[in-house]
Amino acid sequence: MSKVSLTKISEILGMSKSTVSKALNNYTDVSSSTRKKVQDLANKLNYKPNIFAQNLRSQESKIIGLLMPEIVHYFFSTIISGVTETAEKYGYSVIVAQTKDDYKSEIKQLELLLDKNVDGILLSLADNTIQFNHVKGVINQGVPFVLYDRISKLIDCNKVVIDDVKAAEMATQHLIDTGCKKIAIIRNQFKSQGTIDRHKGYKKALLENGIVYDKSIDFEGQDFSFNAGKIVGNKICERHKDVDGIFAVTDLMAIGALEALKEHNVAVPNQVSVIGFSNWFLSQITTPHLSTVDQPGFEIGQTAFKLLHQEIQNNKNNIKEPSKTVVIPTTVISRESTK
Amino acid sequence: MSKVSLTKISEILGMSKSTVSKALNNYTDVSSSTRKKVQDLANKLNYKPNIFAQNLRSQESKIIGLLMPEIVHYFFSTIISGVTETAEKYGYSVIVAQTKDDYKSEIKQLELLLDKNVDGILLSLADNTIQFNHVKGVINQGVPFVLYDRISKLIDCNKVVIDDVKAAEMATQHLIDTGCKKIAIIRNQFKSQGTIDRHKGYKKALLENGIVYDKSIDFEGQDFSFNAGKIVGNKICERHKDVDGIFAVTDLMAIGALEALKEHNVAVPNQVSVIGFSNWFLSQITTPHLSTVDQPGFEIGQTAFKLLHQEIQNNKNNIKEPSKTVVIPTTVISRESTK
DNA sequence: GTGAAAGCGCTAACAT
DNA sequence: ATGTTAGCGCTTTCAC
Repeated sequence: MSKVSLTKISEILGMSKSTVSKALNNYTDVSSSTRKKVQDLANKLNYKPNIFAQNLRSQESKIIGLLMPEIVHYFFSTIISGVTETAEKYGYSVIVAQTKDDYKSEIKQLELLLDKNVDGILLSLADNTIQFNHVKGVINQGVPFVLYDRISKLIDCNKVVIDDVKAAEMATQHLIDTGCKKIAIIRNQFKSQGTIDRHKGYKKALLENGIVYDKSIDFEGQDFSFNAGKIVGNKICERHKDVDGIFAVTDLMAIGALEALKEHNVAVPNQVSVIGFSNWFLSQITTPHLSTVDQPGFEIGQTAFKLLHQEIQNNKNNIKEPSKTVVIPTTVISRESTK
Repeated sequence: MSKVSLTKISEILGMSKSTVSKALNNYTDVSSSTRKKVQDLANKLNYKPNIFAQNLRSQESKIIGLLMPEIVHYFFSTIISGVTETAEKYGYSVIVAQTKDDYKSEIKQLELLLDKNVDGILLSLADNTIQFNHVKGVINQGVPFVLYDRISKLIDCNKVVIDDVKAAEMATQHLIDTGCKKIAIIRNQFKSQGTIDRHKGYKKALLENGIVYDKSIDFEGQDFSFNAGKIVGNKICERHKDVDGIFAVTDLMAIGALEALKEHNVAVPNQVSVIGFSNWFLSQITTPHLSTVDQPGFEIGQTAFKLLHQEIQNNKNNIKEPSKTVVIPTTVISRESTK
């Protein structure tokens, strides 16, 4: 790799390592002539400081760890993009790893990141993580740590989230505003906080508009999938012809429902309006284009990194700030599947 | 972070650092009693070796760099997944970065990775990279380096690719096998090797089946997008009613075409068959489900890492092997958009 | 079987 | 303005 060391340059120039180091790092106490000599030679020899030595000295790597349930996922890949782009601006690189939504793997991946001495960690919790000692352990070690998207109230640290209740409320309100009277919800089981909150927002919007919540059109799918949405869509077409609006807690389920409606020749949005959640890429290319709630992954990633960076700085300066939770605003994107 | 150092343990135990180090690293020349004493204490104090010191000593980071045109992209996120999962098995972590398909950015990102002293680099070239001194520079420095997917013949290094010609040929052949006689191609401009090769494969299949290549149904879109596909789809519906098969060089274009056909009430696959390329997630959820060519990102990532790892090992042992190119096989996935 | 010492390459406190 | 020195924490050769 980089064969030219500080020592080598100092030997060639017949000065001490420290002078060379200072010249290179723009210290004020070197004469401009020596500085020039050093820098010229360094350029000529294509000198690159050995980062391993720098790391050892400074005890920091300028690398952070980004851990997520699933890399191959539109939302999370957007997070990666937001984090890496922002990190770069601050001079940091990003190690990416996934937990595959598994608690055991989450523990292991966290351990691996610590082993690399990353300067901080960004985590979105695995689905089946219900115990948090592994996370608390990391935090207690003093490692800068931020939770994003899939968080837990039981962990005291900085967090970045969206307001799922409000976002779902706005989505439902959009349905109501565009004339829907009988609005079904498609969701999965009440396991994740996201689902719970989106359900809450749905009910809240109904309540505020004087629409009675009807348990018979509150549909629970097996999972978040296209198929789960389609199955529910079929049910609605067959047994709930009075439904004129559908709020699905994920785009994928919404698109599944769309498919079922299509197969039953139900016109969207004229007979039934559909709104999804997340604004995945694919929601732009369905027929009709899906109205949805934008869940801004890039911005979440960006903010998460900034919070982490702040924490890293505070750590260095021995400042202890109370944890905060940043809520990234969401917006309803009205496309063709709603009026 | 980890406050317990080797020195500390050695002091507590009243032995030398070297003995402690040897005990911890299972050297044969320490008595089993000391080894036990050391390891017990290390466990108790939760000793973690300082990786910065280890890196400095070994001059390796056990981190590789993964550079790609675009992170938010189904295919490339699959690559990330394949690389990180495989790297983990070999004890490596992965720094991920994107070039945004820009040559200048590619140079910069490469530079940043080198600055981090990664043990090796995986790169998929930016679209507008037509000059390769930056890449050659990296290779000449002796940094283990593998190109994947978007490669160039002008660079001498290990590579992982798919056979675009053959894959496109198979896709076209699938159309022919299922009864299509008049097959259009939708592609973008001849800029990337991928497009050029897929076009070649298309023509090859026609030739082999005695079908005359018809320039008037060889459509060039502005880009790879849904819209480009849709525009061409419209043209086909309006001016080329004899077309009964469409091969699009990306799924997105194929889906755009599908949309156009739908709007013109053309039955798929009964009147016109459509096949895409890449097997993106979304191809499973279009109506009808899109037939396509599977481009196995996970496996490409996996293989790319393995090649890189081999190169890293060879480097350590001063072995010089000639460059090789691994071709990952593709398969046609027949779904509903073809007969 | 154990320990002393050197060194990886850098930075910074402290002379001069 | 420049140099001396120590030290970050680890591994490894070499001596005992």
